[in-house]
Amino acid sequence: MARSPQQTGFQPLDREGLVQRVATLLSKAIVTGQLAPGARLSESVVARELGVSRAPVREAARLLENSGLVTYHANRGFFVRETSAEALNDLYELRMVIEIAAAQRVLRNGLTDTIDRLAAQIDALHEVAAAGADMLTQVEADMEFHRLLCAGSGNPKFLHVFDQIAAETEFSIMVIGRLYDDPHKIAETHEPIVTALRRGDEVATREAIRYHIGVAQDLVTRQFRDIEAGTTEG
Amino acid sequence: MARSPQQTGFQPLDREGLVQRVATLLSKAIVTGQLAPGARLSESVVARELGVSRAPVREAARLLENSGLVTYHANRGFFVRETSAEALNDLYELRMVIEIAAAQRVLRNGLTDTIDRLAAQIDALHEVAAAGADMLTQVEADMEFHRLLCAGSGNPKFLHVFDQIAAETEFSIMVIGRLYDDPHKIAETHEPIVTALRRGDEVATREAIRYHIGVAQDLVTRQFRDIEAGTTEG
DNA sequence: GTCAAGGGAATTGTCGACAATCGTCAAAAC
DNA sequence: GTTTTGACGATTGTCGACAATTCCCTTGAC
Repeated sequence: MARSPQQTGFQPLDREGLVQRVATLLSKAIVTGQLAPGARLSESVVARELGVSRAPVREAARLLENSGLVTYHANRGFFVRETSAEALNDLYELRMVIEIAAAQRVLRNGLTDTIDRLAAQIDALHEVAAAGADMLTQVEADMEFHRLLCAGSGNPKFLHVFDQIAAETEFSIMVIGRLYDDPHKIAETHEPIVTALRRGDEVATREAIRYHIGVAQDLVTRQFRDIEAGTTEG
Repeated sequence: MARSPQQTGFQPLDREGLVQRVATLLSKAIVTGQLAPGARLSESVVARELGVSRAPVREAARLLENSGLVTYHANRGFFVRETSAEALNDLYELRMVIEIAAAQRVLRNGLTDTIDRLAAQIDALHEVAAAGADMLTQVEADMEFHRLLCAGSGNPKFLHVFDQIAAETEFSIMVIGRLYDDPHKIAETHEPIVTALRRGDEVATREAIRYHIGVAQDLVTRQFRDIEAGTTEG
């Protein structure tokens, strides 16, 4: 890498706006369950607690609305979205569609570096598992794999769709509490996808993704149905 | 239809917020080319012209950002998005993926009323063509067909994705100026899709959609490439 | 006891103003 | 002549306040 004449070695310091910070904060709070589904997200309360004005909070909430984490009712404000087993099922169906399309594109355009990056991310998943990281970290590493697939597809629109549903997906996994007992299992279940991609086998890749996401879909919706049943009778 | 006890016959008057009105206004302005691609979308200017405060304008702009009509640069404001032939190609690729998935879902869940609605929309397309409506009206009727497909898929997420890219798609068609010389052609090109759906033939449906969108993709990207070439040398 | 109407508290919708930031351009230094 | 620096104008970022709306609870009628 060529360095510019006056190289200081400084990292660009955190210049992301207030809105972005509030958005990620709220996002984390919702995903981790700190904010219960259906709870009101009062602009004034959040603003007061964070020591900022209502304007950035409002904007952040609008951002979260697009991520599907929050719903907005006119003149009534923002509420943490309540999900249902059916909604989660739909979500995973969309994921399948997008990720299969992304993988197909990777193959057809011979984007081998994308496959390399995916393989590297599986290693990262193993490392996270070995380090005994907490649930959120594991889930985020998992999501990163799928994000890399969409990002590496060469079609930015695919990534855009993925990013929009990423938060909700993360949320769904966190709600369940866990996917597999053995954290290394998470890493292993990704391997068939990369293997199929390496072979350049479109059909096998499609089926690998369909299976991988399908398993998660089953686990999530089933466990969520149990939770639904539990809360209704309680 | 059952009517409630006190039926007045009144239509609910326009209670959609200021934000929504500003958003649709700006959206139309961009789609119709009234606002040139790359143009700055100054909050203060828009606010002053519309006689409102900057707050609703800002919120509306954020909404348009998600529709892909506008890009936002931190501390620099909003700009009308400049599209490229490649971006349009990616857009239509995403449309294919989503709409094929939607149609597949319609067939697998036996949603026959969706198919009926699609057939009805083709009639509507013929009517619009016969009435010699203007370009925008035709395009909107065309879009409505595809929207119905996604809406009738039973998976709200598909519709959500479609709505997000709908504005950009409309924009792409308006940029070209026209798709077919004969407006009835637009209606006719949709018929194979409904026919295949009626037959319950998954493969034929997929191919019909792929062909239909593919033709539009070709036309749009090719014509846009011409425009690009024209503007660069001009 | 049920239901409709009314009042009040809380929340959102919108606004105008000030502070922070960015782009530009001219002036100065080399 | 080129580059850096500084200041200016314009625009966005954030704020606090007021108006409009909604929700809840009370009150009253039947």
